[in-house]
Amino acid sequence: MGVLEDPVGFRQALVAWFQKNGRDYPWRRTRDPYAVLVSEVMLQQTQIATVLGRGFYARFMERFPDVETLAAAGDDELLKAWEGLGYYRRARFLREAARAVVGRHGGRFPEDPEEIRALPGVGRYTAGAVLSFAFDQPAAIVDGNVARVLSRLMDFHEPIDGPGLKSVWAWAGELVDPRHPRLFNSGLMELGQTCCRPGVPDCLACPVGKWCATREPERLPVKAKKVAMTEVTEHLVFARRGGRVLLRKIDEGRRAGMWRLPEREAAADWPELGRWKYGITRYRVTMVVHDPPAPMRAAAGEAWKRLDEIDGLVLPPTDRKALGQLLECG
DNA sequence: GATGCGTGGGG
DNA sequence: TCCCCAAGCAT
Repeated sequence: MGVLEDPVGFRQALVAWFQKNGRDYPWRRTRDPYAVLVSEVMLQQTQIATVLGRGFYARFMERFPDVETLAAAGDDELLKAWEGLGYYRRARFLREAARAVVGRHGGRFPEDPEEIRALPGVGRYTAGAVLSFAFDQPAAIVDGNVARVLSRLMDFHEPIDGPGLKSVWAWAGELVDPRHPRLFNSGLMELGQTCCRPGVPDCLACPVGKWCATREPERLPVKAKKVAMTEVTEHLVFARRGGRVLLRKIDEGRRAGMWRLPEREAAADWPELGRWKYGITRYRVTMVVHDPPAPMRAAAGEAWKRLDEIDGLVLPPTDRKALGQLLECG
């Protein structure tokens, strides 16, 4: 039987399974919409193991326990709390959202779908997540997990990273349990993490297998896009002077506010101290660090930083790693 | 609708 | 080593 012919049975099975098997995350213990929003924004394109295991969520909530605190946060402390999580503009949007709640809604988190959706950094998924997880309203959600689960359930072979995503949203809207939206949506995501994993799923353990239409789950979901990677090399310098290291504060773009080893075009010809690779969006970057042959002079935006200051600065993980190794060596 | 935005874990 | 991709959003 298809799931659309028996949504009630499907909901009951999924909710019952989730109540028994659902994992205990901090954001599942709270009904505070702010706490839910923080978790959802952190989890955008970011694995639970990172957010939870490396302590980002707990630290952030301790530092910024409510919208007022976050609304008042400064750039440096905000970015420092986000260091290592990536997609740094999420942090700025989150603070903007907190400011909107304080300013536009008098400090009371909105419950209206349109008003939630209008918060900075809140898209269709995140709005549905806050509505269902915090307020237990029957809003649909579609993230990577749900898209995969529903593609398989419906044996849907259109790419989910194109117009086909509309169908997935429509199914998510039809299926969401009007009686237990929070448990249902949580169950759908939990299912995607555990049984209905990417690649080869564990169909034997699936609580809703009797409603699943596909016979080739390992081929679903279909994705169309493939991004071409561009190779890039950047030449940075490791300059020391009296126990200090020359760093540059980035003033614009994706890493605005972060400190890096300074870049010099001429450095390509200087002796090499080491190289590290990292990926950033569609770029595959080789970061080459050089030893300046002559004393360096701080250019605009650059400063000599004491070693004990560097821990408190915000650095991209690659720069921090490289700097750590360079300081160890010499 | 396509593109830009991070990072780390796992196959 | 390399590739994939993970609780998306804004422009």
